[in-house]
Amino acid sequence: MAEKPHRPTVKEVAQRAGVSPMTVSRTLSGGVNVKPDVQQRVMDAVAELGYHRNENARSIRPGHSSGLIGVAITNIANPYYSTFALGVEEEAALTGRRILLGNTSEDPGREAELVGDFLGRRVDGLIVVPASSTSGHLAHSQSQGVPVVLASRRVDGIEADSVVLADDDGAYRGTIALIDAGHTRIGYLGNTLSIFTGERRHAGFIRALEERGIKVEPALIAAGQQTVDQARDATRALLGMKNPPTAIFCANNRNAIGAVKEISQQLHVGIKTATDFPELMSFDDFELAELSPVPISVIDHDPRELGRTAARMLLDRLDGGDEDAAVREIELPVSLRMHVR
Amino acid sequence: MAEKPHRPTVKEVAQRAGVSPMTVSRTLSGGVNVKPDVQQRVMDAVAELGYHRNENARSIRPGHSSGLIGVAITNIANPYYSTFALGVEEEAALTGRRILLGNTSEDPGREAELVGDFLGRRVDGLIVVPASSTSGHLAHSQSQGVPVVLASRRVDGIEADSVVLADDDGAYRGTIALIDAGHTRIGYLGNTLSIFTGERRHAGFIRALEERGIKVEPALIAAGQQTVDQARDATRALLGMKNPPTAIFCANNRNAIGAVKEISQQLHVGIKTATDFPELMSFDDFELAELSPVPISVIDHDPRELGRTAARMLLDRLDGGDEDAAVREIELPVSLRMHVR
DNA sequence: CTGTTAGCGCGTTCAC
DNA sequence: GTGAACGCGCTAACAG
Repeated sequence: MAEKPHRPTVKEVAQRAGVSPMTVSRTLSGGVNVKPDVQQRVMDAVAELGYHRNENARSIRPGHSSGLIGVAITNIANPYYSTFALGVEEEAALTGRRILLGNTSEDPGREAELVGDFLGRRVDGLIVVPASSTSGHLAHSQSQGVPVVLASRRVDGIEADSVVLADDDGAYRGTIALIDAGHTRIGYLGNTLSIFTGERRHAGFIRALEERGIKVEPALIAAGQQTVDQARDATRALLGMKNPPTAIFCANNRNAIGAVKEISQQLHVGIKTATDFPELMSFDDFELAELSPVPISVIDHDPRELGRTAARMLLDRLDGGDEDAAVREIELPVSLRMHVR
Repeated sequence: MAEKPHRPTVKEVAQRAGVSPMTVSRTLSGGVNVKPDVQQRVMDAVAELGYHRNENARSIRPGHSSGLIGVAITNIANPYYSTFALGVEEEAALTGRRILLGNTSEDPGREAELVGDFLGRRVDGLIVVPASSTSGHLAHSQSQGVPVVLASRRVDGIEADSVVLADDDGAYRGTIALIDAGHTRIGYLGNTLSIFTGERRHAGFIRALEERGIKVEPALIAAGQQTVDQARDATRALLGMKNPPTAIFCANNRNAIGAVKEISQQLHVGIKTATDFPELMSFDDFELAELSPVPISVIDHDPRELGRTAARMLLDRLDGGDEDAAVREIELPVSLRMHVR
């Protein structure tokens, strides 16, 4: 039992084992050129003292890195991103690296702050779900040799590895499916077009309509909802139109859940039946989607895989040797699942 | 633009500003005893070079700490814990600290590994949702002066601050509510009793039954499901009994969601109607609970607040000065919400 | 096989 | 107001 709480150092271990600090260091790094019995004594001292090498001290030495990966996410509480984070963590752990997690709350200023802090902590690399359209802080990171991988969203003005979803393609196919099912008045719920995915999914949606000769009616388009409650409000507005849509395309899970909730609620208190409400298409699967009172289809994809891929891209650059390899831009496919049960 | 990517040091900034490293250091620490114009030159050099103080180097100096908090969670992908993590992150960020996040996957070995790694990185403190019943690694952390806060679950054999839910009380009240509603055959779905919350919620459930003189029927008790799929299987078994329960108490969101899914599915394919199925009581609220085909009540609580509280307890010990204060054990109240709509 | 020297980036201490 | 020296914990490089 340690008298006064404190973290032992190599010196103390060395003293206790009756050797020099160097021998301790060597033993801990595999034990080359250290006699077995000496190694044993060292290991005993390590165990008795509960010694852990000070990684911060190690990391300041030339050549050594911190083994830290900075991860900046817009909202960890969103199940989609928390699963993404899990994927990153798992993959990073495989190389013994740890993740430094920061929540940006979609705030570009906070993101820049976080990145600055991460750089100060000498992270090996950065994985960012960008909240901003500016990229100064990211380019800055790169200029110091700290690679950046963008996930889910890209940012203009920066050449960085990125892994995003097939937003346009998914939205297009989902919309076409609705049209093929006979819908011509299709509502749209999504987040603001200034966000990368918002813009792309909206584009895919529009492309499908135009390709099939369906006039785009601005009143049917609601873009800008970030939360479930905002999505409910927007849904209520759509449902309240004189000539409401017969289907609604939801560009993300927040908006789909808002739509499901609102429809469910109106169904509960009102006189209408389920068939009076629009059917739904959701970009993003979500738990209990199958409970929707109206038919719902999802454009599905795997956030964990997104995280794993982002981490692997970063690790490739760190460990793969080819740090100067060309920028890679990966687009993960999505799959359309009609009428989820 | 830096020629060869690299992280500038105080020396380079000093050289560029035409001063000594000390002056740079002083300027960055508030600028006492540095002439304003010199400070300006230093700040300019900092900006031009994109200099960030090396926190790892700073942290090895006596008196200084890493500003890192190690957070070990059993499953980040679980929305409950990811929201918890958000609470921790927010509170930590208020003191300029960052979180080092690790996923234990309910694996005690992994947890011990993570804690060891965190100690090596000289975290200021640890926030742990323990996966283990052993506590050697946690006691070890404390013995080195690194405080530990347990969240959601406690562990025997260790004196550490902890914040948990009123598991027993919540389960008791929820069960009483079911009994008051006329139920006498009440099923139980939960995770294994070897987990802290599993044990406590089960105890509250049993206590309510016994207090009301209802015989505990082992066949109605299913404890051990960790995933939604396992919960579905257990639900199916309960529903398939010759004399099935008229209500089911679900000890956590995974089990409640499994129950909802299974009932929903059977309702969809079968000939029975909703009233043929048991009503539900869920310890944990969850998104879209109100879509349950059978009446559902929830024992609600706030994971974000749990995270905030855990972080505050830790920060109090770190910054509050009273590091030797008595151990605090907080139990957060839960609220019963009947028939969620 | 083992120990000594030196230095990573930074900031306290002490001179000037 | 400013700078030089020293040492934090650790480990390559160089003795021995």
